[in-house]
Parts: sequence; C-alpha cells; structure tokens
Amino acid sequence: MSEPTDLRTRKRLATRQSISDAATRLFWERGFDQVTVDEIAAAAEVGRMTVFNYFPRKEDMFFDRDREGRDLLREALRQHDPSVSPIETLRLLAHRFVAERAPYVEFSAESQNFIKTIEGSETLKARARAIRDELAQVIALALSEGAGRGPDDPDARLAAGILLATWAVAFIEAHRTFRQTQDTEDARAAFLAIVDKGTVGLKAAMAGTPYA
Amino acid sequence: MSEPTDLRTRKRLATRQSISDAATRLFWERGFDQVTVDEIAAAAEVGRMTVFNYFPRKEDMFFDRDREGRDLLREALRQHDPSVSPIETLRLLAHRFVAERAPYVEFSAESQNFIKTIEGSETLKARARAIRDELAQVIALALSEGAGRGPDDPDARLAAGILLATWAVAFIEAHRTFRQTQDTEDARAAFLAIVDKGTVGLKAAMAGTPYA
DNA sequence: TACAAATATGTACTCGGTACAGGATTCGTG
DNA sequence: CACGAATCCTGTACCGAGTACATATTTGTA
Repeated sequence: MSEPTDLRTRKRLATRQSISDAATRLFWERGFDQVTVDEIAAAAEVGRMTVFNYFPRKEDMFFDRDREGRDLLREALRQHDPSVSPIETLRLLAHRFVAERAPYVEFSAESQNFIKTIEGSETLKARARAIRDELAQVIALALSEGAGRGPDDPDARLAAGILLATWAVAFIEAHRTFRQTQDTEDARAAFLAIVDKGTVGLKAAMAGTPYA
Repeated sequence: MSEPTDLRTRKRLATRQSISDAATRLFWERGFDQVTVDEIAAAAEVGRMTVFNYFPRKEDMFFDRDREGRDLLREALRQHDPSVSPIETLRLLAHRFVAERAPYVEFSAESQNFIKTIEGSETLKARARAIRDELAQVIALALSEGAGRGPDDPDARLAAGILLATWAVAFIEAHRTFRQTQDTEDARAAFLAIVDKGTVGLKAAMAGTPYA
C-alpha cells in the first residue's frame, strides 16, 4: 500500500489515475453516454489506445472499484466465525458495510449522483447487473467451499441469488429513501430493514442446509 | 390470432418471420457474435435497414418472444384466485409453466443449444439479465397493484427480486441437470424443487405483508 | 386513378472496441 | 555509463452495431 519507489509503476498508476479522474469528471458533468472515449483521452492528455490499455471497456472507468468490492467480500467470507452461520455472517457483513461506509454502500448527495448517472445509461445498468451476477457467483463459491460442497451446489447458488436480489433491492430502496428525505440515517435504516427482511426469508429457504 | 386478410400486414409479418428464421439459423450454426447483421439481411434477402426496422437490437432477433412471456405473466397475475396468496399463485404458475412447456421453460436438446448460445455471448447474457429485471418489475408492479399499495412498494420489489432470483437459479440448475442426465423429467424436478425451496423463503420473508 | 400512409432501402455517419506494428521510456546488467 | 530488454505509449487501419435522414416502392382508400 505504500508509495512504490519504482518510477515505472508510479508513472503507470499516475496515468491510470489521470484517465480515471478525467472520465469521472466528464461523466459527472454530462452523463456516461454523452462522453466519448476520444474526449476522455484528450482530457487526460493521453492517446486513445492508452485509455483502452488501462480500461478494456468504457464502463470500467465508471465502476473503477468493482474488483476491490469483490475482494473485500471474498476476504470477509474467508475468515468468518465458524460459530455463526454463513447467512448470518453475510447479514452482519451488510450491517458492517453500511456502518463503515464501504465503497458503493453509502447514501449521500454524491452517491445520489452516482445512481442518477447509472440510471441515465443503459450501458451502465447492464454493467451493474453483470457485476451483481459476479458477486453472486463469488458468494455462491465461498458458501459451497466453506460447506465442503461442490462448486455449483444448487443451494449455495440459490442462497447467493436471493442474497444479491435482497441487497440490490435494499440498495435501490435506500437511495430512493435518501432522495426523498435527504437523510443518510433514514437511508441506512431502510437498507438494513430490507436486508434483515430478506435474511429472514433466506434462512427459511436454507433450513436444513449448512448455510442457514 | 387468425390469418389477417390484410395484404400489408401479411407481408410485414412474413418479412419479420423471414428475418427471424434466417437469424435463428445462423445463430444456431455459428453462435451469436459470429454472425453480423449484414449476413442476416443477406440471408433473409432484405436490406440491412429493414432488419433494424423490425429488430431494433440484434439481440431482439434471438429473444424474439420475450414480450410474449411478459404478457403471459402479467395476464396470469391479473386474474388470480383471491383465495390464494400472490406468492402461492406464482409458485403454482411456475409449476404450470413447466407442465405446459411454456416458452423458455422447457428442457430439451433444443433448449440446451439455446442455453449454450447464450453462454457463448456476453451480449446475450447481458440481454438475458435485462429481461430478468424487466420481469421482476412486471411482477413487482402486479403485486403492489393487487395489494392496493404504491407502485414502488419495497415489499413488492423485494418479493419480485427474490422470486426472479429463484427462478433464474432454478432455470440454470434444471439445464445443468438435463445436460448431465439427458432426462427432461429430471430437469423438471430440479426446476420445481428449487422453485419450491425459494418459495418457502419468500413466504417467510413476506410474513406480515399482503403477499405471503 | 390519384393521393396518402406504410414499408423498404441506400448513403453516410458515430462510436466502441480490436489487431498490429512501431516508437519511446525505463530497468537491470556488465 | 552503455546497451539490450522489457514495458509502456501511440498511431493507423479496421470491424460491427446502431442512428439520421432522405428516398423509393408498395398498398389501402377516396
């Protein structure tokens, strides 16, 4: 995490950051679809190919921290307390994410704009759905592995699917709440209320499995 | 439903069908991404613009019956027996769909290829996810409306989200089962087992709401 | 038959993304 | 310090989906 002394990597990270910053600014100003990759390249003062070198898809400049989120999730699941059921662990994890204002799980004026930008672009919505499915797969894998079952255990997949559906609805509802009340605490409460409600169902569905 | 005597509409439908047939054949032969719209137009003996006239997106030629499925769902929910809970109605609906071999809910050698084609194309997977979300919205709307709640009632959204997650997992697992056993009945059983398991959870989550 | 509406198509364009190849910079080693 | 090799940056040329716009053709109707 400390500053790399390596000039090459320092430059590389700087270039990447410069592109990301330029892209973020332009997306914020005009919306995702109203910005071309050429404009981003020009704004970041790099060649067009350099942009694609760092961000294979245009959407990757927007969802820049999705890998981070996935790793965070995987890590949290890997070292979970064996005396607590996996599903309960995930519920607590959601609570912790909210409390700690984890990436993508905060409800503020800024995150409001984030949502608006996504909703204004079919491409971004598609990518959001894809990320959601990737997260479900990560969780399904972690669950089945933790239970000593095969990698495509149907129960694990069902649990992960229900869980991500719950989180997604909670996420959207929390932002809707914030939009109406402008109150972060209200939004957090709405988020957790839905997560808890979904968890009740999830536990019921997983009764008799190692996941409940 | 009967043959329209109108020449104009007859021609229009014939053209549409011709494009759809050509596209289906080519997708089947080479996979979605390996076929260009120009090739489809040539195979259907129409101009390229005509293709886009009937199918705004290339994916629409593949998921040609998605509107049909949505309407079917909406219709089935509109006229549901009030003595049965909405969620139970949806569970029975899933059973009925399987029994009646509704579009997209069959497990055969042919549908196997359908799945394989989707899995071979990121574009098709993205579209499948989008359709899934559209279906969730349809159900959420039907649920909230039936209960006299507002159009974005969180409970309805959560129920719809969990339901579609369940159906999606059931769908995938059923196809995986079929791939292994080549037995349609096994696949159906796998499908319904997951649907029922998800429904148990859904009812638990929705306890105290009008949907359970 | 003449006219309006619906349908079919061509041309030209935008934009995201890829293949490939060459140029520049930085790093390690003698 | 010099030199080769790896890494990074960039340009050119291309592909394919999708759109805008204009036009031609066909069909229904007065």
